[in-house]
Amino acid sequence: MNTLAEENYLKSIYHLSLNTINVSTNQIAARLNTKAASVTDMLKKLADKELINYTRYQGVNLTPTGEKVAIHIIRKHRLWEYFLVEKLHFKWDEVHEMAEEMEHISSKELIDRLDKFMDYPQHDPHGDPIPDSDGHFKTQDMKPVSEIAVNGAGVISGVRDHSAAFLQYLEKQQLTIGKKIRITEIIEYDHSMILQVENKRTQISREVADNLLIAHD
Amino acid sequence: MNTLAEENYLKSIYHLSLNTINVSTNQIAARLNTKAASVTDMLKKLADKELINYTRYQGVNLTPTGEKVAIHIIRKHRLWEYFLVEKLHFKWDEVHEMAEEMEHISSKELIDRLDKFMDYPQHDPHGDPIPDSDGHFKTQDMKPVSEIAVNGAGVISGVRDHSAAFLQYLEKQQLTIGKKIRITEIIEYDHSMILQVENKRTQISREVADNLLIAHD
DNA sequence: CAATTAATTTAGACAAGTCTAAATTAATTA
DNA sequence: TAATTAATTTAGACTTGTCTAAATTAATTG
Repeated sequence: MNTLAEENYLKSIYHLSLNTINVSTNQIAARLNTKAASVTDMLKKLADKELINYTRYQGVNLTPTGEKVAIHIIRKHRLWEYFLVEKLHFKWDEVHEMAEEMEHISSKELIDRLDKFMDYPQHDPHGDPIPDSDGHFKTQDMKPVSEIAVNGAGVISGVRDHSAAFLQYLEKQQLTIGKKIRITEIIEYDHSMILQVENKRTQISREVADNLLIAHD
Repeated sequence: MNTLAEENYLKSIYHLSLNTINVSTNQIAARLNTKAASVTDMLKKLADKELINYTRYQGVNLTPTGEKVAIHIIRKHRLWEYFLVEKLHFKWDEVHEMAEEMEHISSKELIDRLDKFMDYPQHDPHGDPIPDSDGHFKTQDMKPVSEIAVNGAGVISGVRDHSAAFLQYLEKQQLTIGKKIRITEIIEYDHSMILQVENKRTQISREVADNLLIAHD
């Protein structure tokens, strides 16, 4: 079907497309830790296979087929992450690398059965939505905590930064998916925020607030 | 660590080594559906990495390190097969190809946790032993049904032929792992055998009897 | 709007793994 | 034991995915 390298390119293009209409060669190169020249070569290949729309110097976007493939890979990645956390009891900061390998296992039947085995989870351990067998998923309306005003409240529902370091920090502060929080105070000087998390108070920096997403109450 | 191609060579050499001391280039080529010339190239590479002992024209065998790597791949293969059958309810003839992909997932911690999750199974769905975390496993004493005399009995414990066609046939005849059988009669003409399987009688050809393994009662 | 700078592409090379065809070695047999 | 045959290896080529360095195009700015 598609090679491992092709799948990784499609996935990167998909993720980058969430922010910009046309994804640039350099953006892809940065995300994949590769060189722009290598990206150009691969873009030609993916365009030949009609998985992306590509015009020289203009950046790329996914064709409907390309998007379908990308979403299926993301479905696999998130279901395996869910499996690793819920069934094998890994922590949420430990599963990304393993899922990067597992997402390339090809059998669709396997992934559909895994989905059923876990009773069709809607979100992966980081709060990201898990596409269903047809590639459909609903995005919940989320905002970075940094955009909430004093006295605003909500439920922690996702993260922007998926790095182990950030996830470990959140875990330690008990700022995990599903927790209800309320903004108690915003320090004007550095925009750090004081939160009420259940019956505890925590102060978080602006950077943390930018990377932590909540759904409205 | 090792590439996918290297892992597949090591696994093949391991399996072929069960029958012969030194494995030949052609044997490996046949098993991997590749050409002898390609095998020679790879053998040099594996010898450089000290995973096999290789002398030109003399065939190869695994070094202790190579064997350890091979057994670990086999552990992964068999644990994933067990998972697919016991947890995802695939049939025993459906899991081989999927496990061929899954056995290359690298994390040892993952596989140790999977092992624990399934409560340390001793055998995969085809009766093959699953090595433990240290690579140890016990081989039970098994014989092809064709070597048993009239009135001999035992428990079906393994297969020599792992093809889907053979496994499907056995399933249909209810000749599955764990079933107790007794030889009722041997037809001299073609060496086919009549078996008592629980409260049914079944006749199997010599070829089937050769590929079906039982443990002594 | 011409000149500079930044982004992208092209050209040519390389490593891994494979192949075919030819050469070499080992094994078999007359 | 010499000749034939079978197995294996070598030589040279190809594909995939990558790289560096040079060339080209687009964007920015004086």
